[in-house]
Amino acid sequence: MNRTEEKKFLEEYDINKYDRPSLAADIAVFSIGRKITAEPDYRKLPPKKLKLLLIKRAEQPFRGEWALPGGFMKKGETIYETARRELKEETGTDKAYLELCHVFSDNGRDPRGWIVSQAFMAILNEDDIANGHLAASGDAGETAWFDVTITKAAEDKQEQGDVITCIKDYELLLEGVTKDGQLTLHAVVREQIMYRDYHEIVSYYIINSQGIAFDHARIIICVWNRIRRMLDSDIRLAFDFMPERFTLTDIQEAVELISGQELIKPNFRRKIADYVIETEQIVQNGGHRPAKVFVRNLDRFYQ
Amino acid sequence: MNRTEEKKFLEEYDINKYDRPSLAADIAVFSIGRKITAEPDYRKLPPKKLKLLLIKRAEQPFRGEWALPGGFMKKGETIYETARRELKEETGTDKAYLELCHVFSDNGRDPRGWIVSQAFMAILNEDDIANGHLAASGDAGETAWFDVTITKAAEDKQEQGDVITCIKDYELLLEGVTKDGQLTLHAVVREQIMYRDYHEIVSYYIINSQGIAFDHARIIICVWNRIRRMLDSDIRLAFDFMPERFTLTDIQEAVELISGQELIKPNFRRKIADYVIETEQIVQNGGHRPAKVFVRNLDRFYQ
DNA sequence: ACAAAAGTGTTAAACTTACACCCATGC
DNA sequence: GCATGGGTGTAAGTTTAACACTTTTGT
Repeated sequence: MNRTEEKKFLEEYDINKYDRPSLAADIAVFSIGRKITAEPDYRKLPPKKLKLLLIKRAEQPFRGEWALPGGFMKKGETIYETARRELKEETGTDKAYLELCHVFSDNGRDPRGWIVSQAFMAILNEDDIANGHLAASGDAGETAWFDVTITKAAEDKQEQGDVITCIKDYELLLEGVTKDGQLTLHAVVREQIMYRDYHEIVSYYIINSQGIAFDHARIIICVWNRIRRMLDSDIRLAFDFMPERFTLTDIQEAVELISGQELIKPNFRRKIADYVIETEQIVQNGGHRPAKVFVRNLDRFYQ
Repeated sequence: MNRTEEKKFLEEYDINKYDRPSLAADIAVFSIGRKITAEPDYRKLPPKKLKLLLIKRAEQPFRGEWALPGGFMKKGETIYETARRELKEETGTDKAYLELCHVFSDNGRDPRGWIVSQAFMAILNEDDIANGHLAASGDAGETAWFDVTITKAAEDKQEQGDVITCIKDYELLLEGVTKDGQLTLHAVVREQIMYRDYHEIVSYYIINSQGIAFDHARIIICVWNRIRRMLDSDIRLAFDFMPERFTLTDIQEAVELISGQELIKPNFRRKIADYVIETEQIVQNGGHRPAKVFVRNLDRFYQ
C-alpha cells in the first residue's frame, strides 16, 4: 500500500523543479622529486622538493592560468570515481593515493556559476610519475610539475568576547619549467581558525593569487595542511610518496619535507622499523657508503 | 584583453546545458543520555546510552520511516551552512559540534534521482538537547531520540592476488519511544576495506534495513566509526558530549560508551587532567561520595 | 685522507598501564 | 554496616628524544 503510493509519488516527482549546483572534483596531486635547480656533485645527494601537478587552462575562464586537475561529476559515477578518472586522464596512472579532504561550496567561488568542489588529495611516487604518460596529456592542456614552497607569512590571535580567532597567512610559491620556460606562480592564502562554543571552525581565504586559476590556491594550502596533520598521526602516509623500493633516507627526507622539520635518524628508523623489510639490494648514490633498499612490510600495513 | 575575452565567455556560458546532481546534507546527530529502560535505585547511577536523533518522514519517499535530519543545499549558502540550518530547524540548537565525514554519491542511492549526500557528524550534549525545542519540531515531522546499539555481527578476510579484502558486518539497533509507543529499528551494514596498491579503500553497503529511510543506516555506521577513530586520536572530542559543567565520571562514561571498552579510572583522569578545571561545585548522585564538578580548561583546548 | 651519507648503541626522560588502596554518602 | 561510586598513589613497563659513535664509499 505504502509502496504503491511511493511509486506513484516517484513517477510524478520532477527533480528539475529544484535549482541545483554542478559538482566538481579538484585534485591536489603531490609528489616528491629532485629540485629543479639541482647541480650535480659526485658526493652530495641531489636535494629534493615537494612537487605539485598543475594544468594550464586551454579554455575560458582563467585561460592561460594554472589549475588543479579535475572536472565535473558525471551521472552514474561516484565523486571518487570522478576524481580517479580525471587523475588517470591527466597523469596516466591510477595508482595514486586518493582521499577526499574538504568541500568548497562558497557562493561566488567559480565565475561560471553555482559550482561545488570536492577537494581531493592525491599522492604519487616518483616511479609512477615516470611510468605515467604525463607528457602526452593532450586534450586537457599542458601539464607541469611545480616545486612547492609554502611559508608562514603572518600569524595573529584575536579575542572578541567568547570568540577567539587565529589567523595564519601562508605564502605559496610554485616554480616550474613549462613550454614557455621557467615559470613562477604566487599566492597568499589566509587560514582562519575560530574557536566558538568549544569548537574550532577552519576557513581558507585567498588574499591574492597570481597565475593560479579559480580559488585553487586555497585548495592547495588546505590539502597540504591536511597531509601534514595526517602524517603527524600516521606515519604510513609517508610511504605513499615512495615507490616499491626505497631507502630509509628516502622516506625520512619525504617526512622532513612535509613536516618541515629535521628528524633524528636513529629515532626515525626505530619508528618505521616495523613497516619495512630489508632486501638484498643496495644503491650507490655517490662518494659514501651505499644504502640498503627496503620494501613495505604489508602485513604490518594491513594491520 | 584576456579579461574581456573571459567576460564574453561567461556571458555566453550556460550552466544548464550540463546535467547535474542535487546536493543534500544529512546529519547523524549523536548524544549521550539516560537509557530508556532505566529503573531507579537510590544507590546505583542511572545507566547511560549513546543516542541518535531521527525524524519520521512525513512525505514520500519512505513516508513513515525514520531518517537522518537533513535537506537540500540552497543557492547562496555553503554545505556547512545547509547542515547548520537543518540542524537548527530540527533540534532548536546551533551549538552542536558539526563536521563533514563522508560523501555518498553512488548511483541509485536515492529513488528520487541523482542526489549526492554530504554526510555530517553532529554531537550534542544533554543540556543543549533539553534547551532546544525538540518537541516543537513541526513542519519536518516527528523527531525522536533512539538508543543506539551497534554490534559486530561478522568479520571476514579474503586474499585474491594482490588484493586483500576485509569485511565487517555491523548490526544496528535503534530503540526509541515515539508517539506510536516503543519502537525498534534494525539494519545490517557491511563495511568493506580493500587493500590495494598499499592503500585502503573503505566502502559501506546496506545488507538490510528495516524502518530506516534511504541508505541512512550506512551513513549512521560510517559516522559512528569516524567518531570512534577520532576519539582514539583526540580525546577532546569526548568533551563535545559534555555540557559546560560535568563530572569526571560523566566524561569517562562517554568515552567508554563510544570506544566500547572500559577504562581504568586513574589513568583516564591523568589523561584529561590538563583539559579540565575543578570548580567549587559538587553533585550528589545517590548513596555514595559526591563528585566534584569540572569545566573545560579553554586555554588548553585552543592550544 | 676526507667529506658525505649509512647505519648502530646508549641513556634519561616522559608517558602508559595495571593495580591497590582510602574516602564519603544514603539507607 | 555496607554497597556504590569518588578519588589518589605507586611501581613496572614501554615509548620518545637526544646524543655519540662506527662504517663505507668515490675522488
